[in-house]
Amino acid sequence: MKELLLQLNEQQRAAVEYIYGPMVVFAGVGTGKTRVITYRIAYLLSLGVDPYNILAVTFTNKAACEMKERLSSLFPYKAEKVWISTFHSLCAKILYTEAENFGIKRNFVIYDEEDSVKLIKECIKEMSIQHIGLSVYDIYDTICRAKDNLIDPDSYRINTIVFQQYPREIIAEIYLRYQTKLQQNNALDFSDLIMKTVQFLKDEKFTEIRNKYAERFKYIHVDEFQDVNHAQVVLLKILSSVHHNICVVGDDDQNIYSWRGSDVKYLLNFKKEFSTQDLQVKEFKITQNYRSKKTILEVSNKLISHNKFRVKKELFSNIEGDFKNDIKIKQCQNEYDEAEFVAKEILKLQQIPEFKNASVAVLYRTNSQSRIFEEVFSEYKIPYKIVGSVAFFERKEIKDIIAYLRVLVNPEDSISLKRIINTPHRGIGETTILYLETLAKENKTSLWEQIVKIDDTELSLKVKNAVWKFLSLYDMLKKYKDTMYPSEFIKFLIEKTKYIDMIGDKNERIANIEQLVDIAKRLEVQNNISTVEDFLNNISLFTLADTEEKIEFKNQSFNLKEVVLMTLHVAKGLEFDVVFIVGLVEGILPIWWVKEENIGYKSPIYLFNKNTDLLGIEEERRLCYVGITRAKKMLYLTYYLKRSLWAEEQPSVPSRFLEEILKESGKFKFTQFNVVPETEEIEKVDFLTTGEYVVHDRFGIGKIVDILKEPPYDKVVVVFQNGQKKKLSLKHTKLRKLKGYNINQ
DNA sequence: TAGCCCGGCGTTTTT
DNA sequence: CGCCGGGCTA
Repeated sequence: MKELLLQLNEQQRAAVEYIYGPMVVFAGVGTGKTRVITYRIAYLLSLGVDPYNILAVTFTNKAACEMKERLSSLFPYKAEKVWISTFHSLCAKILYTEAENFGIKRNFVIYDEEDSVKLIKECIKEMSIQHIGLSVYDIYDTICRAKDNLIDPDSYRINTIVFQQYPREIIAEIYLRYQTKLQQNNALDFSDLIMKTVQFLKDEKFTEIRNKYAERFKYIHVDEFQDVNHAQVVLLKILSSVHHNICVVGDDDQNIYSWRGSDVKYLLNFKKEFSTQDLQVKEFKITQNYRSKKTILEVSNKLISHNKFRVKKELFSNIEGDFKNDIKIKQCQNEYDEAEFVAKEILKLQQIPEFKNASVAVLYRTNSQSRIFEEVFSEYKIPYKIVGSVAFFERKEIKDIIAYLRVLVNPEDSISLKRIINTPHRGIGETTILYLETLAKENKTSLWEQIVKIDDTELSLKVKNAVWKFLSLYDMLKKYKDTMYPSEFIKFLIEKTKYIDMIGDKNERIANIEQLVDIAKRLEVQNNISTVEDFLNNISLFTLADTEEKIEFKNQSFNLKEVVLMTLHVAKGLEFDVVFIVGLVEGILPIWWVKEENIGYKSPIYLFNKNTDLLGIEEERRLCYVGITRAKKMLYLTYYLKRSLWAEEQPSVPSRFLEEILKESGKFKFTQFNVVPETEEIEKVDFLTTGEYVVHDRFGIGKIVDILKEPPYDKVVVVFQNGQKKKLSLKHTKLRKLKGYNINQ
């Protein structure tokens, strides 16, 4: 065990050896946060602590898997018995285990965003609301945020913190109906997993169950604590209520999930919140960065120092570097040009001995940016791997098959039922479903119940026939469901439902289904999954970051490891020798809707509109910071002067973050995009054509994409440099026509 | 019932 | 551009 501790520096060791009472480790970027947790667990095991009593919680499955692996290498046998999981799977597991005690059905399904949004749409339809001014997704987010803050529909209705311009009453009503519907469908959404678990464990009726878990978890660990939300904090308080032995690790500069309800205040106030009368929270700090060269760390420090709401740190690195070689900034003409530059640089890199086996990543703000890199990398025969991208489990054919499985397990799941009842076509159309739903409502039963009792309805014989056929198919599938492994059953199912015939020869979709079968097989072997129920439970919390799409090229003399493409969010927690951060332009990073004045955290937000509230420039800056600090040896920052948006091309300006990094440094010549302001007044829209440029006092240069002659005022639709699209009337807005624009070096 | 066409609209990040 | 929903027709 001595050896284990010798692998740590003094600051890390101090944290690892402190094993009694609540503690918080403020660990800057690259200082070995996860290392502290894994070594602490290993240390505990070496002291003879029963792995059964240890819990470690992370945010992503990826992080959980990595921790398991690292721990296994330190402590091969006992490590597997340590409970390491994400918040969501921890709660799902508790809910499955205690379902009977809690009085919920054990076969509940977990709805993802798409399912949930469908249910919300149903609620809105029922209420026959005309216009709320919020999209269904905004409403979904609002409800999720409420749940993250443990606010139920009633509390929501009466809370007064909500901004008055929003229809609070209406949202409360939607929320209430949505919860009822979830229950009728025997479903929980993501936020429910945490909220319900907390509600049950808090309930006086379940004191015994609460104590069972609180007694069990003698040592609790939480990674990336800056990303926790209120509900998660309450959960942790419950779980640590007996032993008060909780160790959390975090970095306020890396909080990039405030839009998901997380709040850095829980990290900063941890001492106050988790100290007890007898036990004061012990605070630790780790400041030595082992990951990046000095030069790269310096750049990241410069950037993050522009944030006002942060705890000042003194991070340092002992890895020598050379500014000119380590950090490169490149101006490109457009996105294609940028991707080509990245490709060429990667090919150059592998000629350099130092980078022969280097790991390389391309990081971007939005998933849609990956496409051009895929194209260009294929052209240049550069093998790559996309982490995340279009989520595998959100693809149509995958969701269809999962929906079949769900309905077989839980026929009350009407969202899944409606998804598959006429896929492929069986002659059970919309009107039939609508009719049956009305009946279900009248008789206070489920849609499924009405389908089973189809004989009692007044539907045409043709329709009844179609439904009978569907029911006999269902019975047959149900009969075979438990006779084979999930992977076999999926193959059986797509045959018998004629789903495979519907797909025909669309290779991509067939490949996807094959991949699903592979995943099932893998789970059967690795996780001992043998039933459809277990399979569903396992995959319902699989998400973006867990899916990887590998593209390889044969006959290649490519030395580097495959290049990794992913979003900045997914990149958190990872490191690479060489990092490209691309698309560093205003409107992308920072993304267009953040406002200068929104700098801090507004929380709890009980109702928000993504376009106007909550998100601020500081979180975008942190995101950029996370990206930069992934780099160990070399960092590329690229931007372009023009970008295409839908079919349009529009001018772009370099991100302010570039300027912040480079200002004062004098080490780079920074190019700016300037206007030669030769403008003229515009009297009428008639003098304008689409494609022309205009100047606005506040928004800057924009391109006219449309001219609308609609009473009472004519309007022009303008896309501005920061990406914002505005509909403006000349009556109210001062616009000047731009005679030409130039790019000044 | 199902498929087609048209118009409007949205650009995020993840469990 | 690409995806939705609505409306229309076979």
